[in-house]
Amino acid sequence: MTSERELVHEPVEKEVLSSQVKDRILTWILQGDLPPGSRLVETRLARQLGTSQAPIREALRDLASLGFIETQPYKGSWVRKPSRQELIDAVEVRAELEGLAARLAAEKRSEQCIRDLEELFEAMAAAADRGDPHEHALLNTRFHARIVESSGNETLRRHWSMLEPFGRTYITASAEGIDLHWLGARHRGILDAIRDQDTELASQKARAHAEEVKEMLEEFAHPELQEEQEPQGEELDT
Amino acid sequence: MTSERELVHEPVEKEVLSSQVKDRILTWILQGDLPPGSRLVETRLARQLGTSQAPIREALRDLASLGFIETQPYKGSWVRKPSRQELIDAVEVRAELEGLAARLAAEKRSEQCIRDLEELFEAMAAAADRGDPHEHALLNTRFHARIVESSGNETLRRHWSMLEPFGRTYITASAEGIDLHWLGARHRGILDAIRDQDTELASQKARAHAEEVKEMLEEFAHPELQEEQEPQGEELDT
DNA sequence: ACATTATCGATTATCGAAAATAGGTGTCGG
DNA sequence: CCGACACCTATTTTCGATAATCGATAATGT
Repeated sequence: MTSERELVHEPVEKEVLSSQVKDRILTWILQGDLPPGSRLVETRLARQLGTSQAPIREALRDLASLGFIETQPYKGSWVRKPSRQELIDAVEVRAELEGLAARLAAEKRSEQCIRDLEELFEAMAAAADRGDPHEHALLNTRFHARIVESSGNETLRRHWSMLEPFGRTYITASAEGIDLHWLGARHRGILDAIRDQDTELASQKARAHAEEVKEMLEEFAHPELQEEQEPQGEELDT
Repeated sequence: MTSERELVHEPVEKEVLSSQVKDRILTWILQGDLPPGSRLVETRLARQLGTSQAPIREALRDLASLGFIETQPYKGSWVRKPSRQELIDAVEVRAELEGLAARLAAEKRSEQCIRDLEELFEAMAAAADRGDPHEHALLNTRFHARIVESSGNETLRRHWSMLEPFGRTYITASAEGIDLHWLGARHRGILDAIRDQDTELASQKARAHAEEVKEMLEEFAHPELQEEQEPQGEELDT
């Protein structure tokens, strides 16, 4: 550790090419430049990004295993469009994982963790006060991520983070009509349970929280997610 | 629709090369031909299997995302050797997933599912009677897989099956000293709860079952899993 | 007109070789 | 003896080109 504060920028010259490509495409997907259903043609991406096909293929494989795109042999890759049912399934699984995470976190009860959660909680309240749903959603994610992290279970962390992007991409979008203060209060319960080292309560609160998200989803979910529309839509510049 | 009866056979020739390679390597790993720690050199594998490097790379990427091997840029891939802690972590997560699966299965309560489970249960009892731990372990896996399947939650199935191989590879090996009849009885409880559509009981029994496995693991686990031995060991013929 | 087969364009899957990288080995000066 | 440095080797990563496959459409036979 250096005693000096160290600036962290994205490495100007980054890592392996395929990894750069992956991040690039992922950004496009998350920003909506590549809407669900878009085809990802390897040769064209290679041309656009100035690489050969190989790194593109690797990047696509990675993204597929992360669940962002779907690939079929000899047919290609598309940005995945989770069906409504799939989103619900994912939240259902997430509920369990977050329940486990909260229980483990409560068992451990790290001071640092509680301080962080407290801080995030405050920041969320502030975001709610000034009606900033985007920031609120971001902090919300970090809140849950912090709990998962401090569970100390690496496997849990890996699986949770595989499920997380779905939430961020779709659910927060549909949750704009929600009372942010009410949502914040739910986090309070989880935080308190962890602080009190009440493992069962923590688990239960966390699960209940995720279940509520599921119910919200069943009610609000974007209607267009329900039908299975064909891959379409060109993207970006040629 | 033709009025004629049409025969359906499985596709004669197999899938893409990289997929065949993947299965091949996976078999080697699971059979112990490639013990944990073995290096996987792309060029050599390519030579051995008579392909170019490309399909090998793809296969290795797939296996990495499945958690069987580990890869570092410019350094290569090794068969992963889960630490004891990691195995415990995995079982912990699996416990939750199986709990969820049992609850969902109990909600649905498909007749077919119950018949299948009943059958598997009988087969396990038979295997226990004649003291066949290998067959017993196989059926055990299928029993749990059947529950997960009939939960109807595809996301759950995907994540569970990512965790399953760890159990098969390591836990069953260390569980040879266990009373198979006692183990079988535990499944009875889960099955009955599903049949009675007692969702909470099913969930709880399933979780408890997995927890027991965890405790077994903490007690019996192969000692050599604890230290972090360096990648070593050549494999197979040159 | 119908059903089946041949052909075409687009894209993926695979190949063989070249460039880049990590790790080791030996030399040199101190 | 020890560390810095250039060099060498094994291996990964990337490239450019070729072969295989798909979906659609045109051609063929009945």
